Amino acid sequence: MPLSRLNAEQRSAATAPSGYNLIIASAGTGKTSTIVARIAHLLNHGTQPSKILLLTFTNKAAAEMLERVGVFFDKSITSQIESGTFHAVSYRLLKKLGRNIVLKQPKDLKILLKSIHDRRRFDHIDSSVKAYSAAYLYDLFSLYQNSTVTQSFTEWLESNDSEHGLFFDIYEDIFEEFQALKREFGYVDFNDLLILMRDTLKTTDTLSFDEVLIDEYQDTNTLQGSLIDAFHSKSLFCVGDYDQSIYAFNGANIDIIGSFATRYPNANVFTLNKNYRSSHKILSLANRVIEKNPRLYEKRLEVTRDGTFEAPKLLIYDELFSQYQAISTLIKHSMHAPADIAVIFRNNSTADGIEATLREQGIACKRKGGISFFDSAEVKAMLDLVGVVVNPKDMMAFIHSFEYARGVGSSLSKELFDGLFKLGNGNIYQGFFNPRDDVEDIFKKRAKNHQLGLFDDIIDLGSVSRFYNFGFEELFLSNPILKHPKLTTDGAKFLHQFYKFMKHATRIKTPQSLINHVLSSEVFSAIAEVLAIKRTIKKDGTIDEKLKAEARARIFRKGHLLKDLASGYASSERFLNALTLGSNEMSEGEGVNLLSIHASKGLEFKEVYVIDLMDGRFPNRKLMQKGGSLEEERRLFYVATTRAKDMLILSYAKYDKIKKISYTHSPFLVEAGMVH
DNA sequence: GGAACGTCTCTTTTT
DNA sequence: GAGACGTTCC
Repeated sequence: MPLSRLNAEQRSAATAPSGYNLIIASAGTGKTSTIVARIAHLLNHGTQPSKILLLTFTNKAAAEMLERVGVFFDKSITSQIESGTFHAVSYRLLKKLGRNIVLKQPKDLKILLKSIHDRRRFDHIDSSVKAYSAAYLYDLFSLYQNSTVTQSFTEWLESNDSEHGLFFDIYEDIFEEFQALKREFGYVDFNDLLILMRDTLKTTDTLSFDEVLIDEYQDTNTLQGSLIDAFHSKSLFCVGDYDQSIYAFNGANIDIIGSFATRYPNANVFTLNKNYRSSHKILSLANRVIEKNPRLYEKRLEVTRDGTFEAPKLLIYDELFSQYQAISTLIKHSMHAPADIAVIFRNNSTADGIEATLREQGIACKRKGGISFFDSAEVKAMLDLVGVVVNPKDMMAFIHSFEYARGVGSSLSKELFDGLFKLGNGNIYQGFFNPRDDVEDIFKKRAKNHQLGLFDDIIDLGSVSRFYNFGFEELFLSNPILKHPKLTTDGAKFLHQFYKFMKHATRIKTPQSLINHVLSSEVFSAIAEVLAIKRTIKKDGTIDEKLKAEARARIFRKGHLLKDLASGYASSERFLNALTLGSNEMSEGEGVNLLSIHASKGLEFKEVYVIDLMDGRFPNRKLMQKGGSLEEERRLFYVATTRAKDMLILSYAKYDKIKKISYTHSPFLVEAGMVH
């Protein structure tokens, strides 16, 4: 049983009575083992597996924990445990309650917000500050949603940034329209998922858990905290370490862990002090730095590992790339297996440089969430085509698909969507195949409203006779959408291909056969053609047909890969949403791990390189001006260094020849005693 | 005049 | 690789 392997501290935490339990688990003190043992303890003492809820920071972490529980219990038991990220769990539970959800990536919703933002005018307001861009506003709103559950957006803005007071009415109006539009299209973003879950819990009592376990509790934000409370569980098992709280930018509130003992009645606080991960010298380096931060709970870390290990090293280089090259060479000659080695950095931009030099020297590496399979244009295009079928009012998926139509830009594709949307009473499929005939004003738009910065006008209709003699289907030719005056022949041809794709797609049940249908469709063939040309066109405009054919073949190969990935899913909707919830957790291939500090959370490696330790880049001074704190950056340094088990190598470069910037060492190196 | 399309700069961290 | 900006096209 997992309990027998625990030390006394861990065991008393894992066997704590039902109630509000907080476990302070410093880096490397075996918190995963403790959670695994806790679940085993609950199961042994009669808790129904379906009454256990395990919330983790990544779905992978949850899966690994359950796998470890699965060593001692049958899979039929562990599979009943509800587990995953806040978002994945919320999605699954909402689905169980019959909610229809179209989960969208923030990037997509930013574009949607931008289209609303673009129609607002700010220039009539006399202000010394410039209004926020749509993308920034989206992030700001997201931070607001994660940071408070009591204030309105304007109230929150007022307490954070009153300089923009003149724009608050417009911002508020933009989001009013944004939320209405999301409702109309059925879109839900990551935050909506949690808010929807929380509000649903208020009206239903069919979902209840005997114990909720929360990993990485220090990174819980106010919204997530309110969701935890909405479960009304009589027992909580929260595991975290305030020194590893690194998600303030996402509203993570260190007070949530700090005030645990006073917020919950009869709370118990356990502390795990024995470190099993790092060598003595690595640990004392990390501790020297983190001790500069205020202590929320007393901690006394004990080293348990015996043996002789190398002391942490600091390597200094003259130039950024010579640093990357030297580190790559060190890795090449390392005695450790590539999978046991990690290169960790503050900013993702570092990854490009180090990846290039590693490749140069023939060393395989993997990047979490990097430019992966799902980021490629062809995969996105396939998923967008699937998206329109799954949700025939998905404007974003429609617009993205039409990016590849010649003669159709962002504004025309939006108007085509609007037209079909109206013709089909809110359903593109109906708009294509069963359009209303009483619509005189399908292209008429919103009335003018200069007060809120809205401006729009009405356009005249074009003639359909433009499109005779192209072999279009009769029914298609009779569709009023072809009266759009801006529609060109190329545009109409693409629209026709899209129409034919849609015609046979809606009856297809499994995502696998739907992707098959995409691959054999004319639309996707046209999209693949555009992409293949774009990838093989030379500077003088000529195209090598052979190279183009190869590019096309690569695109379709990815299509078959996607088809295989979809095979495990019963519905296309679930497949799409699962990708949004967890696609960036899949990392391809084997090799040395390249990780941002945030992505390295919870992981450990024998040999760790923390690179680009220059003042300005780490701590990131730019961010600190925008509300980041030195304490948070210090916690990041602590997280990075405590990933190391046997070897820790720190490095920095004095000069960046591309950006022409000179650097000095990070102040954390001084605090660590590596620079005097 | 407006939209489509091409070129240039900048890049925090995540579900 | 995406967004801002400028150029070309209708």
